Amino acid sequence: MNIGEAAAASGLPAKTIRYYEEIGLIRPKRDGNGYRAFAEDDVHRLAFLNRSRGLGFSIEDCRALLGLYADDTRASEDVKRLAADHLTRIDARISELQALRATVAGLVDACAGDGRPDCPILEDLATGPLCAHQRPKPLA
Amino acid sequence: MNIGEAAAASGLPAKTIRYYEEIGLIRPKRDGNGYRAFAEDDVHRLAFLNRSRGLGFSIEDCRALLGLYADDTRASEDVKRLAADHLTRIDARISELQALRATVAGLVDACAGDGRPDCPILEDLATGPLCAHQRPKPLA
DNA sequence: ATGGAGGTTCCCGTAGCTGGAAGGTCAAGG
DNA sequence: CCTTGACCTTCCAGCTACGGGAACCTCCAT
Repeated sequence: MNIGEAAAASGLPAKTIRYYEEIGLIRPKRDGNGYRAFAEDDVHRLAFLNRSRGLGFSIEDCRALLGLYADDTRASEDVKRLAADHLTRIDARISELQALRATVAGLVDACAGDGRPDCPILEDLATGPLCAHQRPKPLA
Repeated sequence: MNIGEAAAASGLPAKTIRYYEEIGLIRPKRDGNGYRAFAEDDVHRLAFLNRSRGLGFSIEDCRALLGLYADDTRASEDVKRLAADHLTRIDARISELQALRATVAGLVDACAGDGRPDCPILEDLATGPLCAHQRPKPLA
């Protein structure tokens, strides 16, 4: 199976598959012509990666998850801890965004949004309180 | 005023200030020795940037906001639209994360988290449904 | 004179890919 | 047999918004 078929079967773009090989998440063999030859097991790992990335796990989390998956002497405790930590980070991020949302929504509500230049949003940005340098992470 | 004082006055790290100059958000003059010389207005713009970034606006949003701020013939409508779009993106992100959270929480709850290898989390990752390649953005 | 606390530029690294260039390979059609 | 087009390959650049650190310069106080 070459990369195009593996992409179709796993749901991942070919570019992503090459990247995953580069960082050592999969090790497909090669045909004589240099083409990658994906075995069923490779495709299975790719689908596993597609799903774990889809749940928001980081690449390093995924690496650990693949390791646990391959180890049949694993303790489910280890898997659960990894997922629970992930959940904690998601919750932290949601809280951060909700706080942001409240502030921005307040400003939007306060602005008339008409043709005149007076704007409480700009006034707040220009004169509001300075907090320590601490950014919300980018949205995308 | 040199960069250290400007940093203290605006709440931004010196590194960030240099970066903002590089991408054209500020244009401080230079002293004879090559040191940046920040005027009150520069510091004001920096504080403005600190606050707008703190509300999660992107750099390009901040550039636009600074432009609107400097233009006293602006319509508050334009400012409001920018902020409202930002709010929309925040809400979209929150929804995305809440959906993620629900799924991950379900898996965490289902896992015994003991010393045995059986784990519904791994089972789901290994055999769950494949969705189109569409990632949640990284958390950080 | 000297030491240290500032300042300067420049380049690399971050996460996780995506896009594109330059080129090799394969199967089908003329 | 040759060509066309769809594949495949590698490599390099770029994305966000900076932070770390090197190598070097400048100022001020002792």
